[in-house]
Amino acid sequence: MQENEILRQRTEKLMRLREEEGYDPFVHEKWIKKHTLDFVRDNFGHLPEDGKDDTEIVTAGRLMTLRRHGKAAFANLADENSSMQLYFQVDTMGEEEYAFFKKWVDTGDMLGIVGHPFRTRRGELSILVTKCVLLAKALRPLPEKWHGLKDTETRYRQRYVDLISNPDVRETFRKRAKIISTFRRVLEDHGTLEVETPVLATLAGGANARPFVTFHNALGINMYLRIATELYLKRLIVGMLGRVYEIGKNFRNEGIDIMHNPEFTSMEVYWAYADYEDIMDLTEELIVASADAVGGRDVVYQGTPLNFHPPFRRATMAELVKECTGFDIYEYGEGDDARARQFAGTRGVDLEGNESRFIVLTKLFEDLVEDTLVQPTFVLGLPTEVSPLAKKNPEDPNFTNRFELYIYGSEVANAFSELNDPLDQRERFVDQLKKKEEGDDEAHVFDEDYVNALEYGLPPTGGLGIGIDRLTMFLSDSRSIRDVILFPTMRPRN
RNA sequence: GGGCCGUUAGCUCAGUUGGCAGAGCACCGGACUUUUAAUCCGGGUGUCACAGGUUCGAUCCCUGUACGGCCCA
Repeated sequence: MQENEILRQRTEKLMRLREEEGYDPFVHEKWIKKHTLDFVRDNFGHLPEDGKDDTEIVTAGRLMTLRRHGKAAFANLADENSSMQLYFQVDTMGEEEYAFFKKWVDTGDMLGIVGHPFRTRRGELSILVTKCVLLAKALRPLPEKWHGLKDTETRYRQRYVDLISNPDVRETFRKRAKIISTFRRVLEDHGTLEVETPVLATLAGGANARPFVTFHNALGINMYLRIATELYLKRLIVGMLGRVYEIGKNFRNEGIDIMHNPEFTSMEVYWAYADYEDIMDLTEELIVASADAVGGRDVVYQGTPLNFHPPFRRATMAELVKECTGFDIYEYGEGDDARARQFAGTRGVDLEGNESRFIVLTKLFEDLVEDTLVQPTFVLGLPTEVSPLAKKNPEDPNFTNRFELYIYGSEVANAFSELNDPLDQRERFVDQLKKKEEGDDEAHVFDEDYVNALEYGLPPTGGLGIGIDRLTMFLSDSRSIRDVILFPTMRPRN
């Protein structure tokens, strides 16, 4: 590796520090940080200009900037949540302590600081340093203090530098954590049990997606990373756990773009004895509570106001497609598939030529309606043909009691009254097999053991999956899914 | 998978109609006891992403590759 000049200088400086002073910054194991910078700000914000308090502050953080003035120096210390000016002065610190600071401390270093709160003549709340302990030395320089680190590739590959340099990024990930903890709180308030199901499994079901394949050496078999938690969670409802949820990673072997990362986090929840309407209320509750937790129900996403005040709009896919395109699925009966495809052709929708009218409806929705659903909208009544795990609507078995929630044109949640008829489920799986044979490599796998579970009796159950990453995007005004995933998937260098 | 754009110092970015590689910040040496994008004096620290080609000469033009970004499928 090509060493740059600054790294070389700093490494030499560390060596000299060890030799000349007998001081190794890396021997420290702990520092009793009694006060955060926020604590100082909250408790001594009242100090008048040039005013000082005798309270001894013991804090720590990273030295972000340094302005040396000979026998004094100003600096900025940053900790997890805040940053504050430090004032180093030879009179306060003593010759020896000040000389050490002056000679050995650089920006980027981790410091333990002892001092007193005071406000400068220019009015900035600061810490007058009495003691400065070098807790860890930085050998690499910080990114530029004014512009920060902007290069997206470096930001994603070296997220630690991004987090140091761009405090907003730390805030985004705090929001993400708050959303997840809000989910846990709401679900547990509703008596829902958190469970863990296999990530590594012999079948990847519960969604229409291609899985990652891996190999288990001892068993000598191919295994798959899960694409959804659905089928395991419903087995647990059969097993009488009543209400269960899981928050965890799913893996889908697909491309990477602004809305997709191969590894993403979902929350799936299943409630025995509930239907999809109950689940719609729960979805609204989860999302509104999350919005409340991170900044409120009036959200601005990429300049567009988003309204998270309930109730969210509820409309069927058939209604929305009719409204947007003029295609009325109810005017197309058995045997009208070709006529439906013809209609889609007039709207510029690309088709293979063998689609049913329900697939046509779905494609029209995806191509022409989705993008228009900017405000949170529940899209109800997806066709049975594209819903192999959802219960049919008894009044119109071509459609299911299912909904998806769209925000800013993206699917954020997917839910339904769970199909619990084992005979129907078997038929749906057979239908998916047929699709697979016809070349659909995202068709759902046949999971015999899942049917076996249903044969023991799954109570009427409502289930939901929410994409945590996407929800976090919308609630943190993040443009790309990679901005809400700490270490997004990247192609390795070299 | 297709199209477009990008890759120059640690960071943010200029630049060369093809002729010794630039700025600010950071960094190094010096001055400075209330600064805050501190200031002043001195110093450029670089495989111009990589590999070929064209050319007297390529960071620049051409081809390919890698990585990234955006748009489309």
